[in-house]
This record gives sequence, C-alpha cells and structure tokens, in this order.
Amino acid sequence: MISAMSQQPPSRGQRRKLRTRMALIGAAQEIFAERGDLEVSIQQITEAADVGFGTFYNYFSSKAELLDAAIGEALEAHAAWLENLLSDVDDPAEVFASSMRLTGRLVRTRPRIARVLMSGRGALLAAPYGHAPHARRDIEAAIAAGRFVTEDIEVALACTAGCLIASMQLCTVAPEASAEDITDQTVLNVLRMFGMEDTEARRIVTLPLPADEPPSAAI
Amino acid sequence: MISAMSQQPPSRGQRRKLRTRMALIGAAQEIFAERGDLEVSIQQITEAADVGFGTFYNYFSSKAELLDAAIGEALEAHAAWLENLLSDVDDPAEVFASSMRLTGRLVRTRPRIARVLMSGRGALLAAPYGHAPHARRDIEAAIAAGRFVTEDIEVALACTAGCLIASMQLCTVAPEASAEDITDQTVLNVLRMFGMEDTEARRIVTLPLPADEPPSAAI
DNA sequence: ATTATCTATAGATCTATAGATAATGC
DNA sequence: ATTATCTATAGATCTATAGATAATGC
Repeated sequence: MISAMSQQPPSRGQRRKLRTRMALIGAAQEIFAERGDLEVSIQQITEAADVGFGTFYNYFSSKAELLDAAIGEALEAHAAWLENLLSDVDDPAEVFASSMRLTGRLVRTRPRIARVLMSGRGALLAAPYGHAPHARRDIEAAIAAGRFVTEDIEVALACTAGCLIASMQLCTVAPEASAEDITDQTVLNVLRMFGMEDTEARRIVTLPLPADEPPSAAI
Repeated sequence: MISAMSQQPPSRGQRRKLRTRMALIGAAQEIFAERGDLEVSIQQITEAADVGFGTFYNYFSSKAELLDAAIGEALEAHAAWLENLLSDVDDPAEVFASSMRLTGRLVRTRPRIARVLMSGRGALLAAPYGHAPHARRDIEAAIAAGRFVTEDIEVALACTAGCLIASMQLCTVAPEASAEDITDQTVLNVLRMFGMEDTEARRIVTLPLPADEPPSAAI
C-alpha cells in the first residue's frame, strides 16, 4: 500500500490539511456537545472552525459525514487516553472499573468530550472501534479469571454502557452533585451486576485513579 | 379553572382539533422513530399527517415544540399501558420487573413506539412524568419491603433506564436475536444489581406476562 | 357568525459549485 | 506547477404569514 511505503515525515502541506480537518472536526464536536445535534448550517461550522466556507467540501460531502468523523475521533481519542493511563494495571476487573470511573469523571473535567461520548448515537461501547473492544476484552478476561459471572457478554456490555451513559446524563442534569460519587456508585452497581462480592467491589471502586490528563489537544 | 367547570362532552369541533393534533403528533413520532431525528421539513410532516401546511402553526410554533409533544405523548401512553396491564399485581419487585420486560418486548411488537422511547432524549425514566415516577415508587416500595438493596435511588433509577434502553438498542441492531431473551437477561442483571438473590430473580423474570395489547391507537 | 383549515407566496435561509486567490513543492 | 483555500453566487430549499375557503355552532 502507498501509505505503508511512504514513511516520509508529513510535509507542511499534509500538516496543514490535517490541521484544517481537525479544526472542522473540533468545531463539530463543540457544536454537537452544546446542542446535542448538528442543527447548524455548514457556514456556522466553517466560521467556528475559522476556515473558508467552500473548504468544507474538500473534506466532507455532508454534515452527517462530518458528524460521524467527529464522533469516531472522540471515541478513538478516549480509548487511547484510557489505554495510556491504565497500561500498567494487570487485573482486568480493575482496568474495567477504573475505565468507567475515569470516563464518568469527564462530565466535570472535560464536559465537551463527555457530551460527545454520551450522545455519540449510543456507540460508546457498541462500536467496533474505540474503547468498546477493550471493555469486551476486559470483561472476558475477568470472567476467565473467575472474577466476573455473567450469562451473555453482549447483554453485559450493553448494560455496562447503558449504566455509564445514564449516570453521566444524571451528572449533567445535576451540576451541583458529585460526579465522583455518582460514577463510583454506578460502577459499584455494575460490579454487583457481574456477581462480584460486596467487599471486593467496594475495594475496586475506591482505588486511587491515575492523574487525569486531557485525552487529546483536539477537544 | 375553566376546564374543571366545563364538563360537557367534547363537541365535534373539539374532536376535530384533537384529531388534527394527534395526526401531527403521530406523523412526528413515525418520522422520529424512522430517522431518529426531526430532520424533515414541516411540509413533509403535514403531508404525512394529511393536513394543510399552514395548519401546523395552529398547533405548534416550531418543530422542536412538536417533537417535545410527540415524545411526551409516547411516554404518557406507555405509562398508561403498563399501569393498566399490571394494575392487579401487588409485589412491587414484580411490577418493576414486568414493566421492564414488557417495555423491552416493544422493540419487536411495536417498533415505532419503542424507538421513540429509546431516543426520547433519555427521558424514559428521567422525566417527571410518564412511567418514571411509577418506577421510582416501585423501587422505593421494594426497598421498604426488603426485596431491593441500593445506596442511592437516583443512581439506581438511572442505571435501570440505561440498561433497558441499551438492551433495546441491542435488540434493534440484531434483528434476528430474541428480544425476549435479551430483555429478560437484562432484567436479571438489574435485579442482581439491586442485590436480589439469584433464584428469586430468576423466578421473577420468568413469570408469565399479561397479553400485549397496543398502548394506544395513536402510534 | 365564528373558528379551523387550506392555498399561495414573500423573504430568508442553506447547499453545492465555479472561479479566483494564496500557499506549497520542486 | 500543483494543490489547498477562499469568495461569490445560482438554485433550491424552508419557514412563517396573509388571505381565501370550508366546517361548525347557534
């Protein structure tokens, strides 16, 4: 493939293209996070991204296409961020729980990316990319290690995503509530759902979390 | 209040107004269920509802207002349907579980209303109307009866809604899967989340359900 | 007579493209 | 010389309203 052959560092032009693309995606993420929907004109998007109107069509052929790219980018950045923060944790149950706890806290620490993850058309743990495959792998490893019990892993994954997104929405509508408390309570509920005994579940949701660095400069 | 004073049966004109209003709401529900969003012109809505274009503005001043009314109507109809079907069940844990099991099955039996409930801006169990207050009351009664254990009822309600909606979405993307199995597995997970012991939880999710009559003629 | 509904349309968008300008690569 | 970006605009929407028509109530 051409991309595998050209191992040159990206030229100035390629960097410029990437910057323009990310400006459009970033503007879309911001608008999507604020209004929950892309009910804006392409002109408003290009203005927010500070690029010429016609430039939009050099990158995307419709608003929906930009929206998909914006959600996909947020999911990938989120997965990479978690992967990086938790790379040295061995216990899959702990990786699973800490990933949820870190994600829930984003509602306060990085509200825009949190809103994209929440809305993201329910793709947070259902998509075949982003963090979803990691979460599935953690659940399977925890089952193999005898730490989780569940009958159907697809249903378990859906319930996990549903609990997390719903509790993030709860944090959003109650701005004065503690997102840490709500999130950790949610994770405790999920661990109980997986048949984990109470003392061990409580230990896992009170472990110290790694320092929360922004997932990417994009959003 | 005037509405309390006028106990006359509705006149022909009032019935006509209600019909027109419900035609608009029904068309919006249908379109919303199909596309997941109201990205349609008012003209297309009025055409689907088979009313004149200008009539729209006799009832709603914007598309968003119609959308809110459409979601609210679906939530109310759904709550009334469950209330009616389960009115003679005493055990709150059973009412709670059967409500979830009936709702999940709507994905197959009444896909349009199911999609409105799923999308409904996460309001299925978070709104101050519809089925949400009933579910909260059932959880509280089950706690009082010592059948459920949970630390925070708001979080518990959010997790319940999240699991149900996520599993309904799972049923939607896997049309060949058994919605009964997925839904009952989900309810089992939720009951486990509420600290219910396994044998009792399994008994409750295998109880016979009342016959599934449509919630209303509107959708 | 009153009230709801329909038809027609003005004015305000919004999209997609064509052609001009600016930046990059050799 | 090539490629990306910008500006300007034609054509196609879409919204909101005004005025005409049809249905209801007395």
